[in-house]
Amino acid sequence: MAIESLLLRIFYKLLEHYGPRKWWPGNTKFEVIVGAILVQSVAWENARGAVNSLKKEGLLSPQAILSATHEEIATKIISSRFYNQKTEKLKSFCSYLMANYDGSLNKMFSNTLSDLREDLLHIKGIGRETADSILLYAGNKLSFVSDAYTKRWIERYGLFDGLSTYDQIREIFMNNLPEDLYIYNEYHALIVHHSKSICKSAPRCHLCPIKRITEITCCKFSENM
DNA sequence: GGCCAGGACACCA
DNA sequence: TGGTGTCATGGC
Repeated sequence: MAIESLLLRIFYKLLEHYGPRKWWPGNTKFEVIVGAILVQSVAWENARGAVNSLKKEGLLSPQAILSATHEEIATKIISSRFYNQKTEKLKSFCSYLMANYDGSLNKMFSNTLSDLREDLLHIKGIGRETADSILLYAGNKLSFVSDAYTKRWIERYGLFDGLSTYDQIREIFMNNLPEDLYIYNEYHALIVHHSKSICKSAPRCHLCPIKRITEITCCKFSENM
């Protein structure tokens, strides 16, 4: 089966089973970006509390974050863990935004995908996953988010041999998926959700709704489909 | 008390 | 280049 149709069939199978994941929660682009930084290495529930705390204190703007002291920010985002590091990450991004785009996210996102991604990766505290999450979920740009879940996921199902780095995995998705924001948006969310829900209970077992497509062995789940 | 959750980075071999 | 330690909360 061609990679394009395989990836697409898996996507629709996951979507049919789990439904839309509705990522990424946030009322504004800036809120989405703050969430992307605060969610690093924690569950979304932890990050959401921190985002709401910043919002409640009127600190959910680049100007407010830069004006506030380290302690003022850190104490609001304790629930997101690693609050000292994340405070510096928030300030780093806001400094970049103010210095290069006068604080305007619309100006920032008018940049090309490749240029902006390169810039974001130079900001301290913004790695590949966070940069791609910002580009996709806040900027509505076609940048596929490939993370540790995605890597384990394709290894578990033996979908593609020889892919090991973040960018290799990202490119295989980007080169073989339709240029569709909805698909990019939901695919990553569905992979994460699928990995956490089904495979978590049986990490070595191919329990999944995609067995009939990939013809992989051992799938109690698919027996009930 | 232990484990895990939508990472990034510095350091070292 | 890859492995490891650091960061250091909250819910179950």
